[in-house]
Amino acid sequence: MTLITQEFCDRPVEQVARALIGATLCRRSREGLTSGVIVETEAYLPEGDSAAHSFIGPNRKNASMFGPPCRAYVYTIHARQCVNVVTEAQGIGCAVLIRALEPLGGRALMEVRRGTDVLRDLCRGPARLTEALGIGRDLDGWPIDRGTRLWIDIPDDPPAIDVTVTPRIGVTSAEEMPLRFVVAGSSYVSGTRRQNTPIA
DNA sequence: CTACCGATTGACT
DNA sequence: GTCAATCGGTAGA
Repeated sequence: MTLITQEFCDRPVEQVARALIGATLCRRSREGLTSGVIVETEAYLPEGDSAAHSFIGPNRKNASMFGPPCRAYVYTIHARQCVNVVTEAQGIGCAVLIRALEPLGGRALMEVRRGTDVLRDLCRGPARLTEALGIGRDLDGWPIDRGTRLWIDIPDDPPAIDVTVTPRIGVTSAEEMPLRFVVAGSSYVSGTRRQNTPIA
């Protein structure tokens, strides 16, 4: 495993979203180390994507989306947190939303944070995984290529993974573009059977 | 200051 | 499958 790099993130956002499948998201806090394998992502485009938080232009909330690539963009929704990886060059304004993990390390701590011992429910959903890993707004803008607090490891020899591409979940304000990437058949991804079926 | 709403979740039929 | 709770951020008066 090798730390993610700025070069990795400074590519078209759909490409990065696909490439992040199979990578490991890691979080070290005072309470301990927690981690999981990324099994579901969504791309939010820089232009013409009315569902992207960057669509209305830079403001205080989405500022890190317009910052350098390879940093975290953490936002609040429905009193919960979601985490993204900022992609492409600084000033562009696009990111990859991490939507689900297969739990890896620190399972006991994740169970306490989530209030359940059901493995499948620990990290299945964008706000669930941030709760399980203890990711808050304090990590908004954090560089994820340094291996401290919050980072991503990329496998050196990525195994071939069968990835299904579908429309994004919960997006109402944009066309249903195929921008969601899930590990085919994984039980750790969010969404219904139908939502995880490739578009015909 | 109040009003509104969402890249969601969990409880329920 | 349906539906409402949730609350911080933002817009507007």
